[in-house]
Amino acid sequence: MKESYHHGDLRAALLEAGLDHLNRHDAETLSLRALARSVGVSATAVYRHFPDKTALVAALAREGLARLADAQKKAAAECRPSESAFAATGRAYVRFALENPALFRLTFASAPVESADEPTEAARMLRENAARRLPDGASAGHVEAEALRAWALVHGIAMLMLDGQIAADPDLVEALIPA
Amino acid sequence: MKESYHHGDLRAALLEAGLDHLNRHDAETLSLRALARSVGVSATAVYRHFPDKTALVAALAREGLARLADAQKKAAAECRPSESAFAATGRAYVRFALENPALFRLTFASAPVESADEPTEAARMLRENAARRLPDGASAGHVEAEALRAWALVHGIAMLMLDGQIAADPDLVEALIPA
DNA sequence: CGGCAATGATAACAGTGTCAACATGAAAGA
DNA sequence: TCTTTCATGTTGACACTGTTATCATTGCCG
Repeated sequence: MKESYHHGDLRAALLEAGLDHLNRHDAETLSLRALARSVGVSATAVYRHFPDKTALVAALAREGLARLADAQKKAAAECRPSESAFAATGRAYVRFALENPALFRLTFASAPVESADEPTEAARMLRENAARRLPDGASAGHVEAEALRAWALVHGIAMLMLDGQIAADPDLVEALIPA
Repeated sequence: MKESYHHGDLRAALLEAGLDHLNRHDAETLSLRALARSVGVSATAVYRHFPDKTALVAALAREGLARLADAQKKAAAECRPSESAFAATGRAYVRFALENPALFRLTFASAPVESADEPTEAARMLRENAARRLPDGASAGHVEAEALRAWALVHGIAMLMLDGQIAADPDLVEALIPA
C-alpha cells in the first residue's frame, strides 16, 4: 500500500477530516492548512476541490443539514403514536444541536437552508405538523406563521443552550418543547 | 491639537472603532491590527488595554448587551397600554438584531449573558411578563419555562432572519410575535 | 526636578488563506 | 503501444493575522 502521488478521493477525505475536527473543536479553529496536513497532502491541494475556504465550509454545512434532517426523520419515525410527532422532531432538533454544537452552528451560520423554489423535506414536514395544530381550514398564512414559530422556538432553544445562556439540560429541553 | 505620543483614551477609542466596524462588516473580519490602524496606533498598543483579542470582543459583547437591554426598555416604556409590553419587548429584541446583525451575533456568541448569581434587569422583566401570561399562582418552574420559551422564540426568530433562513421582514416579525 | 509606572513603538515569530508556477501520473487518442 | 493531455498535487511566495519580547516616551507624584 504505497503512498501514491494522487490521493484517490481527496475531496471526501477533506470533508471527513473537517467533520472530525468539528466533533472536537469549534469552527473558528478550522484551518485549511491543518485539514490538508491531517490528510497528508499539501496546503494548496485543497484548491483543486474547493475554490476557497468558504466553499469547503458550505459543503460541511450541507452535510450538517443532511444529518440534522436525518435525525429529525428518525425521531418522527420512532415516536410512539401516543406522543406528538411535532414535539419529537423539535426535541431531536435541539438534541442534535447539543450533540454536534460546532457543526450545528456552522450549518446555520453558513448559507440559507431552503432554496426558495424547492422546499426541503424537513420544511414540508414542519408545515404539515404546524397545520395539524391549528383548527381545520386555517389560512396558509397562519399555517406558515405557526410553522415558523415552532422552528424559531427550537432554534432559539438550541442556540441559547449552545451559547451557554441557558442550561444545556435534556430535561429542560423536554420541559420547554410542549407536547 | 498636536498628535501626542499618548493617546488619551485608547481603550474607548478601540471599542468605538470596533462597534463602527461591526456596523458595516461582520465579526469574522474584525482584526486587532486593523482596529489599531484605524485609531492611528501601533498594533501592539492594544495589549496595554486588553489581554488578548477575546477580551476586546467580550467588551464589545457587553456593550452590545447593554444596547439591546436599552432598546427593550425603551420599547416597553413607549408601548401604549392597549398593547402587550411583552410583545413590544420581543419585537424590539428582533428589531435590534436586524439593525445590528454583527453586534447581535457577537454578543451571544461571546459569553454567557447572565452571571448566575445576579439576575439581569432584562431577565427580571422577562420573568415578570411571563408570569403575567400565566394563570395566577403558577409555579415558579412554569413561570421560568414560559420565560425561557418566550426568549427562545424571539432569539430564534432573530437568528433565523440573520442567517437568511427566513425573510428579514419587519411585518413578519409582527406576525410571528403574538400580542 | 527626578524617577517611576503607564502607555506607547519596533521587531520578530508562527500561523493563516491564497495565488502563480511547476511536477506527476492516469487515462484517452493515435 | 506510444504519446499527449489534463486533472490533480507540490513548492514557493505574499500579505495578513494574533501575540510576545524588548525598547522608547511621557505624564504624574514625591
